[in-house]
Amino acid sequence: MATGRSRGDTGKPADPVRPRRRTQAERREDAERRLLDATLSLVARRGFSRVTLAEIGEEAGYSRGLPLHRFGSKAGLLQALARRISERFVAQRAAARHSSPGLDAMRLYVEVYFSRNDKEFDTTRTLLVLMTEGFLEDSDLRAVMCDHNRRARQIFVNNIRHGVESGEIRPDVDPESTAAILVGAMRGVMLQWFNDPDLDLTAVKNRFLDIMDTLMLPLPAAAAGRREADKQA
Amino acid sequence: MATGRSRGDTGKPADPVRPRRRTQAERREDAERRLLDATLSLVARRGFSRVTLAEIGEEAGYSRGLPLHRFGSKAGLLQALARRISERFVAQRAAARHSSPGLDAMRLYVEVYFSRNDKEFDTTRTLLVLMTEGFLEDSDLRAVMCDHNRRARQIFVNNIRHGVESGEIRPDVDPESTAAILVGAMRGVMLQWFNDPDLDLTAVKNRFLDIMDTLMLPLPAAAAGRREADKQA
Amino acid sequence: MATGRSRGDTGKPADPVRPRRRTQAERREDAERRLLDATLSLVARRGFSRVTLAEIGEEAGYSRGLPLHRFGSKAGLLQALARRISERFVAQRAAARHSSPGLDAMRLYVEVYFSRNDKEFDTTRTLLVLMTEGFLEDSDLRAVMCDHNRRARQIFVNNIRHGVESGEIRPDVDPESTAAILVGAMRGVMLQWFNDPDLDLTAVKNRFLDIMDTLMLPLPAAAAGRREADKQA
Amino acid sequence: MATGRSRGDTGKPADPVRPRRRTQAERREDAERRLLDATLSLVARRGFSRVTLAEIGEEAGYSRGLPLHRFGSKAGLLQALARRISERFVAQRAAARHSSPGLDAMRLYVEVYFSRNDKEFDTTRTLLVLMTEGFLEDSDLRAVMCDHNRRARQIFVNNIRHGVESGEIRPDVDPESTAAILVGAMRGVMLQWFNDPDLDLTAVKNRFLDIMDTLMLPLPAAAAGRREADKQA
DNA sequence: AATGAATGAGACTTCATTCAT
DNA sequence: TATGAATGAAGTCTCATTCAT
Repeated sequence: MATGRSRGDTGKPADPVRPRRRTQAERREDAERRLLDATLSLVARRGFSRVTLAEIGEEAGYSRGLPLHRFGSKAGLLQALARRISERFVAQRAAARHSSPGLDAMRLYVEVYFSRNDKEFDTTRTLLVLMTEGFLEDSDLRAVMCDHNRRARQIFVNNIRHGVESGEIRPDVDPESTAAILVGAMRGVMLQWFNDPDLDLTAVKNRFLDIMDTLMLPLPAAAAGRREADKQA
Repeated sequence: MATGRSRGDTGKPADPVRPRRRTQAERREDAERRLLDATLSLVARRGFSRVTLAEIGEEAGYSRGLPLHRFGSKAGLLQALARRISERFVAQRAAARHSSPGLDAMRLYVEVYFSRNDKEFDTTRTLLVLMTEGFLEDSDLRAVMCDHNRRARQIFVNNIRHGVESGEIRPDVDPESTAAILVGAMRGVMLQWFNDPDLDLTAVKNRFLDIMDTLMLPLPAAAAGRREADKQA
Repeated sequence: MATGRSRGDTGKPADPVRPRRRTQAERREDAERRLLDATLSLVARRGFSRVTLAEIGEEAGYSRGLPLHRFGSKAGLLQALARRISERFVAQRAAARHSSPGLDAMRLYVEVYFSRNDKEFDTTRTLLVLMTEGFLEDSDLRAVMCDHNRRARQIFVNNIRHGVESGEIRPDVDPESTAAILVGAMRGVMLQWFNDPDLDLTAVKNRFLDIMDTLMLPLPAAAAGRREADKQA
Repeated sequence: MATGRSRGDTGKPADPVRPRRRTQAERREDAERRLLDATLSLVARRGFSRVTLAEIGEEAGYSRGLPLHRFGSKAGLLQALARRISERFVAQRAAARHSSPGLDAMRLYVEVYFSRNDKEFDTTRTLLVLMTEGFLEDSDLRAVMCDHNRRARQIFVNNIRHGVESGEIRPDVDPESTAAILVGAMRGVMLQWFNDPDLDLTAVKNRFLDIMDTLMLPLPAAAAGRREADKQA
């Protein structure tokens, strides 16, 4: 991307002090990013069908017509938004990779998930909107959402597998279905809380962490024996 | 609500021989019911904003104008739908009251929830649509959904309490937050499955039942002691 | 349609003097007719793509939205217009049936065609617009125009055949191709005149009538005799 | 317009060895020509209002913005197209001047007109589009079309006059009005055929040639005999 | 009560045009 | 010169809503 030098060759020396003029590509990316930010924020608050493209353009600081010009259609914009959220999710997970995998990583994930401030919940609100749109007839969002869900579950799957191997997690914990239930539970709790802020989210969070421990930590030998014995009876 | 008798009191004596003509009120209720059925079915498939009042009227076998005539506005229709679903839910729970309360009742509830056929999932799809609408700005659905959610959680709360009292369930299971998580998990799983039918719903159901047992069944004495001892350490 | 009597039964006696209220069907037809009249007039002056549905509605004395409500789409309106012109054409021909068939009927037809006043040329202008639209890619007008053209040619075909049978017209006049050329010539002349009102339309009309005679009237006896003799040879 | 030589005079000496670089002016003309070619082809298929400047640019192998940059406005492009067609028409007529004037020249003209292949009819299609646009309110095409029509008629006028003078054509054939009718007939036939390819164009062409003979060849009985005699020869 | 004709606000969308690179 | 980013006006179309029957 070192276009700076070749630009200098045009005979019109670039002013080294003032930031050089932005290229077309930069303008374009910039606009795209700001439009998607505006869309995320508006969709989180008002849903998809009640947001107009004109609003999005203005909220982003551009003209009323740009969102359409840029994304082709309202559906196209929605899909771009879905993809962006999913990609950002992946990037965040990659950045958080440093934490030790296993139960602790999941604890941290859940802790962070439920402890964001209201503004940060925008992504979750929007994801719920997108997923609800996704299962409707002829939605071109389904594929993107499907993919995103798999990635979200994969985090739990990987950590459970890792924990099982290290002996930190009981071997009878099925990674796939447990992941689906945990991911579902987090979202399902938010769906309730968004409708009813009186729900004690902190209590739920703590209980959620408890439950994960109860489900996954190995039972003391005696108890484990009892359980197996019970099943045989 | 045996209104049949009181209807006779209106002073318009019914002909005891010929089946008496249906009264206006009956026709009215009939129309209302069929309109709401049609709405449920259409909203489940297409979402709320993409369904038109005209379609609903026609799907119900009436004119294009009736839904509006009957419910005053599109929002009114939506709210009536939400209320109807919630009421039907209550009625179904009342009818299922005979089963023994406690863990078994919850097991049955979960079993039934995940084992419906595609047509019966329409209610769940619609509920997800309604709840997503519900948390949006200025939605007059929030109150109804809030109420419905409390009822749904109450089923688990009641059964957990009952089980704790009878000794069937461990006393350290907090009813409120556990209910929120279980209810949320059920819906969150469906939200994934509606977007991705490849998700193995049967496996998830079985794991869900397992998890409820693991969470709620009392630990053998020794193990319980260990746990308490751990906490004190 | 004798709804007058039953209407009287409602207890609200119909005023026998004032014209009774118009029925829904009447209102509908009325609106349709006035909308199509307005469309014809506007399309003749401004072409199809430069006319807006809003204008048409207002020109017809209705709301801006009615044309769409009534005809479904702009293309639908255009097609309805095409069909209406074609039907009116047929009706006019049926009404003119009384004139004696043969060369005279064609002379009259041409005479009338070129002698209308400016307002009456609206139909011709519009037909030229419709036919030009008709041959464009994916036009749903082609079928209607095709049909209309056949009907227009048929008038000449029928009259030529009749004249040939009665001996008024030379037998070597091929009805089909001659009709296509005459019909085409009339329109092609108008297309020039609409672009250039300096063209002497009266001179063209007279020459057109001359030409028809020259083409169709039997040759003087001597020549005719020779021609027949040649054929027999 | 042999500008090639004068180009060398601009003071920018062309390298005689390497093929000299194309000048700006050449590139400019080249672009203009290709843009007009693309416009002709697209307008013939889709009409004027349904073609976008962006499409034209891309069809011509340039950017979406060039047509506007080059022609200032869509109307400007359309007028340039009209003028180009008209000029090319004149050039073609000049090139065909060698044929003997009179009836034969007209026969050849008609023969060629109706015998082109589908691609070559693009010009006729476009001319019909342009003429229909031309007679609409405030069209700046009218003048160009008017001029073009006069040139087209002039071909027939000149040939008729020449034939009358040489005795080949009857002296009672009025050149102006006959030309208008013949030119109109050719186009009017095409307008039918474009809408209805089932029309037997070959039959029409032959009949058209017949008709020209019947209209123009001298009639006297002796002459009629001559005609037959000619055919036998 | 029920139908359906008519309205009109508002949305998406298209596209010529302007402007920056 | 040529490209393409951005604008904004204008149009079609949808649909809830009002109103007449």
